[in-house]
Amino acid sequence: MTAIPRKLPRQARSQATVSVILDATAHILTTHPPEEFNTNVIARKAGVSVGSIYQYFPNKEALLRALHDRHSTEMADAIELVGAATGGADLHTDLRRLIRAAFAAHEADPALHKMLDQHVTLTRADHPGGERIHQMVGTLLDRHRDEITHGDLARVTWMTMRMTEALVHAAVLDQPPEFASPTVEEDIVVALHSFLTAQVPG
Amino acid sequence: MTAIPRKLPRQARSQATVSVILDATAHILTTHPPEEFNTNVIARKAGVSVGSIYQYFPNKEALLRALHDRHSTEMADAIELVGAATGGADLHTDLRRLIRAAFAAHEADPALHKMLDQHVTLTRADHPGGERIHQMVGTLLDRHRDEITHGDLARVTWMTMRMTEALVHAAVLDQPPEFASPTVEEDIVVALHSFLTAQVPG
Amino acid sequence: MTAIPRKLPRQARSQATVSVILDATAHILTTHPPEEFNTNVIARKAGVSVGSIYQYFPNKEALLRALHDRHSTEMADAIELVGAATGGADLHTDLRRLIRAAFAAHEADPALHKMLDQHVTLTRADHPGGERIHQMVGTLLDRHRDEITHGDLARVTWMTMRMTEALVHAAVLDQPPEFASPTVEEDIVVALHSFLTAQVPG
Amino acid sequence: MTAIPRKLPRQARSQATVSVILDATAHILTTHPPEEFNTNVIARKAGVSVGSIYQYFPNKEALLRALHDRHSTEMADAIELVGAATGGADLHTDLRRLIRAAFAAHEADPALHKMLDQHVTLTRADHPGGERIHQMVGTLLDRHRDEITHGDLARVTWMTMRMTEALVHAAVLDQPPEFASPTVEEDIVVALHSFLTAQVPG
DNA sequence: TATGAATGAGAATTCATTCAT
DNA sequence: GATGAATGAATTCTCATTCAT
Repeated sequence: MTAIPRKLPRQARSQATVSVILDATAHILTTHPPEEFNTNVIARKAGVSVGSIYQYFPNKEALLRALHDRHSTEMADAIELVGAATGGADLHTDLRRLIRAAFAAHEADPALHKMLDQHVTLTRADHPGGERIHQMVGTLLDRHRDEITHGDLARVTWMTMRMTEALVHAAVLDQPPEFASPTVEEDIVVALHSFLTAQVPG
Repeated sequence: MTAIPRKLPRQARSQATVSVILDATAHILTTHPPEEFNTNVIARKAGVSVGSIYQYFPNKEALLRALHDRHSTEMADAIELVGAATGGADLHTDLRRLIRAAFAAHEADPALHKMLDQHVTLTRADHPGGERIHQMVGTLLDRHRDEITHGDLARVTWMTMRMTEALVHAAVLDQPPEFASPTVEEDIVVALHSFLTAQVPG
Repeated sequence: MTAIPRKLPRQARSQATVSVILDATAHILTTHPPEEFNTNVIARKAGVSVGSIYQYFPNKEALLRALHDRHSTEMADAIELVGAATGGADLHTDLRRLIRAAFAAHEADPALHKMLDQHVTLTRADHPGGERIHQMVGTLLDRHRDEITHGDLARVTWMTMRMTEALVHAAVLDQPPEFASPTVEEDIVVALHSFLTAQVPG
Repeated sequence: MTAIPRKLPRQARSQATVSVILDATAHILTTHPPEEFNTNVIARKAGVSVGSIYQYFPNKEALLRALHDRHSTEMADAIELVGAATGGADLHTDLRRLIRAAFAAHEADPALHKMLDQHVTLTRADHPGGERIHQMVGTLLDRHRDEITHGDLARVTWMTMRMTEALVHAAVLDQPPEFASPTVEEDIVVALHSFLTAQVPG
């Protein structure tokens, strides 16, 4: 009777606890003043003891890093889901999909995104989602390499990422009056498209 | 005839102390690990007592905000100095000046800029430099309004600001291998120019 | 049959800590110069860490208030124990019991009583003992209402409380040479008795 | 020309400064929260520099003591003014005058009286007013020594002082509902009178 | 004398982390 | 594994007092 391996349930329970802890961390981080962002408050919110946090995370920073990883993975998933990587269309359409995907990813939990940006300083290679997104954008642009004016594709990819991130991020999070409009997405698409296909003057 | 103007000793001394404190704050913020960013360390570095910090700043956050204000003012000054606002040239030249100015402003103290970005969250209206820069960019674009495709100048100004900030910031601070090149500035100028003068496809 | 009742270890431990902290607070308050009345000294004396104080008391003032509550409860207990409330005797005897009880209560820890008086300002309704004592005195006087000249029993109760407190307090704490005598208690009893049964002159 | 002694004006000015400082001290003490009772706030309120406070008072405690002295002198003056010491009347009238005087003295600045009570721990010999008042009460009672039952006049004087202080103090400062009545003064007079002339039972 | 900037010891309070149960 | 009481180093901030001007 003891032949049934009890491993999975145990791990499943661990995973549930980890998840509950990360949920609480995200919640406190986004809805409470910064001085309440501490392990005791997180534990209380999660319904576990402080000790349990340290069972799964060596320290507070690891907790934040884990949350960041989870979030960036979710963002990459969201982008994939919208089909930004599937291709087959013309450049403008592909860019439209990309921007749509970027908005979708940011809209999932904008406040959390903002806080993680502030608290975690990582290069893209440090977290799973970052690298995946970079790959996807690279692939997308590569499919249209002949339309793209600039010769250095790596640099163009990087600039595209930065512009996309900056504009979408700002549109979703800063909510300036100038941007409260349904055409924002298209404006950003145009910006990227014209940049990619620019005829350098003179 | 003892014409040496004896500057008000009171204000001069106070100002010197404030200045020394802000310098020390910037120094600790940029060259020390975050756990050393505390008022005692700042005071020691500044060569004053902790009490003096609290004579001029109600709390630690105010210190950071004051530093942010000083820095953003210096950035606006740097941009003005480069002559981004003087105009008289064609759009491409004006944009080149603007980007040159943005690089100059970021290069003055890139590390400080990065840390302040991370620690102080303010809208542009909340700090002196932010509004001034926004005005300058708005004026610059307004001079070329007939060349600019997009009808909404306010939104274009805002997008230009965000793109400039994102790209220059990234180029100076993240230093990715793709960007370690002398042509970065020109690439950004082209990106902006083509965006501003884009012929929206059908 | 291991009948030893294992008291809830959680509450028992907490209660012990709280108790130890209050004991130390009382000790420092009464035997050390006022500048040593601070949380670090209290913690050291209590044999716990400062953190433990703040686990149970939100701030220093709360610590003082808790001590006041404990002390006033002990005083009310002492008065009850002496049987001031049991009654059955004539007014003079009842008053004698009351004064005896008041002396007993003050003599338990006169120095602490003095310091708490000085540091905590509370109305009788704000602390547990105050209200109980007031009730007991009221009940005592009510039993002899026909002997008491003054019509307003509430006011008489209040005056009795104030006079008792003032005279006993002074006799125990100020220790003036005029009072270093075994007849003090009886003098106070007479004072109260004659006041209560005064024949107001024309 | 320099023969005219400049001493008086100088001293007069000093006295004025001292007075202004004590006024400010009293004001802060009575109308501000305790954490604002500090020398810097007092100096600002007084319109002088902190340095000036230390010109006239060696430390903060001396400031408080000086205020206490001034206040107790004013109280003694008030009592004298009401004529409690003039005598010539019967015991009841004299007591009525005394209580009237005590009320007048307390009503001058009840809040200050309360705070000084809490902050300054002195015996009556330590401050000018205390001794004077004790003398006056002693003299008053001595005039009626043949009516007073208790043999030990020193003790009776002391008890009278304590009872008066406690009851008047409470009536003026604690303002309990039981005491909000115009007959309080007379009630206290009766209490004292009956105590002084008590026929000790059996 | 008066000023008020500067001092700095010291106090209250926090919170990441540990560990006995 | 889970708990949560206990820890204590570290941090922010205060304020009586000094002293150069």
